[in-house]
Amino acid sequence: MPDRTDSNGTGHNGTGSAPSPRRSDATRTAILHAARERFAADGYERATIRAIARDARIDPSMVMRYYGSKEGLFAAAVAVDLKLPDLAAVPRPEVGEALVTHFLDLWESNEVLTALLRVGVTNQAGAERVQDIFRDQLLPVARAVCPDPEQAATRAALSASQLLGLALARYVLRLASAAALHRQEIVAWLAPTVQRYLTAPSP
Amino acid sequence: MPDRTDSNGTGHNGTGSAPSPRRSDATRTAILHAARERFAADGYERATIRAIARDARIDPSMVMRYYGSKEGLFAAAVAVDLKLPDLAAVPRPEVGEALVTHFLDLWESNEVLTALLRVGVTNQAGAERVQDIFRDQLLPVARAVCPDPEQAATRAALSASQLLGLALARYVLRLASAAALHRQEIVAWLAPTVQRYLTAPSP
DNA sequence: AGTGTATGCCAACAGATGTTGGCAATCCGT
DNA sequence: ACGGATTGCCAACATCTGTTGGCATACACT
Repeated sequence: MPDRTDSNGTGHNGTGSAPSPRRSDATRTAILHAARERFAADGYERATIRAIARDARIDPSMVMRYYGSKEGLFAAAVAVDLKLPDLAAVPRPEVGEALVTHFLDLWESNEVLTALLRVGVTNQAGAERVQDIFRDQLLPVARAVCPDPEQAATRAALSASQLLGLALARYVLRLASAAALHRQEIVAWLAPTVQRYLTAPSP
Repeated sequence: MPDRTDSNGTGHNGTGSAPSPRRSDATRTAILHAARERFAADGYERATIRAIARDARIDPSMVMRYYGSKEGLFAAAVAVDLKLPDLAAVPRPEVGEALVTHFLDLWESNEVLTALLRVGVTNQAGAERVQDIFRDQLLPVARAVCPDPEQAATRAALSASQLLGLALARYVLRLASAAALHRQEIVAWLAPTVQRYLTAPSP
């Protein structure tokens, strides 16, 4: 593998502090932005490098130079931090609501999650990325709030199923009845569910 | 549009009773079977007609002759009847459990739903098919069991989000923690959720 | 037996896709 | 002002895609 995002080049930069801004950074972020939009709208296969490059107003070959391959571009485009709140610091009876509102904010502020879900469903690498995020970001939060840490995986999976399911119906499949829900409605219905999945005793 | 599944041909058959089995019916069903498998495993774009034909041990051009186009094949492959039970005939406090168990049976007996979800996420026609099924099959059931029929759409959407979400996590994304759940566990956790979405008073 | 039709395969097309290599223009440190 | 590296575009490639038309075989019916 021949060193894909190769070379910062500019010799010295001995201080190691600033990551030495490249002149092409504007192009790089334009590509990432366009890639997220296209992956979110079309999924992996139909989001072509040519279309992404057209959106970013550059040549397709630039995408290859800066991200090595389509897979590399995807990996860079969906490197996502859920920024989950520390539920241990939230009053126990409010963790459900906290999680639901946080997820709604995430989905609506950022099309990265739409891209990730659309791709994760039909692409192996995408699915693995979703699995990573679940394991590294949601699971620890569940562990911190579950009565029995041994059940954290189960309870995190249940919570994820409800949160992902809502996002799927509302933002991806766009079922009319799911898209029509008001935000407060969603919170009012889903918060108790997630609350129960995370903190109620096993049924 | 030149009459795709064209001609039964064999002149008479005046009785109108038996749908006149064609000699190619074996091929047709072999194609459908392979198509469901491929769509379920790969999604719309990566499930190529050539691969489907190879699985069915026939020539790709046969697929075109019998189903007109790739879209036509997909439409035929995911014509699905959820066979939802009549919830009005189920004791009111058990409708949640009845729905959850029914959906688990559906997902595990038939890869059609996996195919439908995989395709629905990245393909417009697929998403519309999911919307149709929601509207024509799940919504009426909700209408029959909701306290206020006017909220049927909301409650059906919430139920769908939970049921689809579980299927997504377990059968499509294959999150380890979701795939590891035992059937009784799923029922025990999800049935009260769906029960509440369908029958509880608005929060 | 003979004829029309259904079935199946082969070969080919046009278009799109990821990816590569080379060449001009521009920047930056000396 | 010079030289090397960076940035960008163009043209091309090999491959794969859905789709089409033609041709041989096997069938069904008279």
